Amino acid sequence: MSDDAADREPAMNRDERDRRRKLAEIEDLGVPAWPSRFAASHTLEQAAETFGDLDGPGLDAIPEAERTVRVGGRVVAIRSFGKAAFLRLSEGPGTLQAHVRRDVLSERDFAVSKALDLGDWAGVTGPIFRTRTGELTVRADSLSFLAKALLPLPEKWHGLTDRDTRYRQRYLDLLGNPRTREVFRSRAGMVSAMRRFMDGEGFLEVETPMLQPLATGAAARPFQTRHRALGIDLYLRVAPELYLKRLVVGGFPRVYEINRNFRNEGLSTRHNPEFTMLEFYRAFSDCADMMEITERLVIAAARAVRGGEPAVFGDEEIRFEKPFARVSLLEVTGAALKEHGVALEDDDLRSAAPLAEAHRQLDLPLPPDESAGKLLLSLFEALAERRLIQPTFVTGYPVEVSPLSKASPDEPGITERFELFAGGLEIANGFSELNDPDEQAARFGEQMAKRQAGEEHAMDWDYIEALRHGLPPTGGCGVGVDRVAMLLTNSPAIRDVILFPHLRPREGR
RNA sequence: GGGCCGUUAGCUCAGUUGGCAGAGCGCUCGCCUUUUAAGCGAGAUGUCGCAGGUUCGAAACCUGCACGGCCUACCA
Repeated sequence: MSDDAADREPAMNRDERDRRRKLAEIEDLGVPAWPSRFAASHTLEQAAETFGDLDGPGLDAIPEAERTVRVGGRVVAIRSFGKAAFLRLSEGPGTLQAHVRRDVLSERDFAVSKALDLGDWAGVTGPIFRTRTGELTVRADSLSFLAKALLPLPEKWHGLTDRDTRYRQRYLDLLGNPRTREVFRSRAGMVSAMRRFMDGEGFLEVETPMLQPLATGAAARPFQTRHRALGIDLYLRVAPELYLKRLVVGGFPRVYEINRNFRNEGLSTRHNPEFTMLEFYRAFSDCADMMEITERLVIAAARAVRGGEPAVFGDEEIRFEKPFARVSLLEVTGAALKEHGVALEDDDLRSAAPLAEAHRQLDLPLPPDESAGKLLLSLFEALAERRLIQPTFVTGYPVEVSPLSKASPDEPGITERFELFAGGLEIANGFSELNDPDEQAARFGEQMAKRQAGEEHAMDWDYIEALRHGLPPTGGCGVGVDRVAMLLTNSPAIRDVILFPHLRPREGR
């Protein structure tokens, strides 16, 4: 892509020329084309609420001065009768109709109304009344031009359907599709409910570095950048985990962070390179405590969006109700294997050779690291994960796939860790935090020894030093906020719950 | 990476057997002072994704490419 192509202004089409001509008409009338402010008395929603209970005679009985409003919005429909017109104004969740009349408006204001295009911003002042058909309407005694839309709105019946445009020009999607607005209002309500929940549980909201000298806390490929003044490479964080636990060492026993993580990996319906994670840590807690609080958190989030109703997700109905199902990785994977005609005893599910053989039988690619734990997890992800529709805690994760989790005192090779699934999506991951600095250093060492090309694993000595100062018994959990939002808004793709998802850059623009 | 589908007016989309490039919305002009996808009349839409090829003739058929979508694969 050349700079020329990137910098070139898009060619002006006929629509824009027409609209610029009407803008000039408005300026010729002496009306400011781009005024700074508009002192509205009500939002459109407030105006509709305030007067919505009154019928026509009821409104007429009120003196005009007491039902006069000053409201602004985007003009989304114009029905003109020559010497009068109806303008539908839209702003945020509100919408209201205005009636402009030649015998009511000043000559100049009426001329401005004739020069309006769909998409322009305008304000009107006048009394509220009901039309013959009963619609709540403002009689425009004066009209204020607020801003010009030089480009047309998307088509009004079908709305904007092209996926690419919906993601790249999200404002058009929001403008034309009420459903899109609803998804993002729901998401905001959900995040807000999550914060209220954490605050109510006595957690302190904190912010930890996005730019980290080592990309720690998860085994994902990081984005790399450069700090010029310090002369060092930095990574966008793949997880906040190790910083949050440093805060527990520092005497904040309950901390949480809702923020972005960045992973330099493929895009899919379930993956965006930057995604939002809620992570929380609580001292004197273990894996079981984390399952209990995660369950309540997710139910609170679901209630905020769905009320008491089950979440509809594709063909499924997901019930976020206590108690969530609990299964072990071993049993759920074993059962899934059996259904695929591969019967393995529990001992086989703990041994690399039979698990690798199962991959061959089912024609599944082997993971690069062929430890028993990794192979078991690979089978789980291939066969079992997608079938976990109702909220289900999976427990019993092997040590070799859980480098930050405390090992179980009872079951050798198993950690005190869970993942929560719903709608076939992984939505949370929590565990008893490994707080023995020597064991943590040993685990990091094993990870480094097994790292694959392109992966970044490094010994975080600074974190080990923090552990050496004493991390109390602590439970932690990370919740995939985007994925929970997908489930609660019936969105099949993560792009549908991220306002500006990452896409391949458009050529020649 | 693989498979399938798509790309035609600003938007949403038709386009039959290869024979003048179409509809609705939006736009322009005219009429219309209570409409609700307002209505009536008239009008203009365009690099049919790009490049080749076949053909008297290609939006359509063939080849290649680009871009996008879905599925799949990869991915803690």
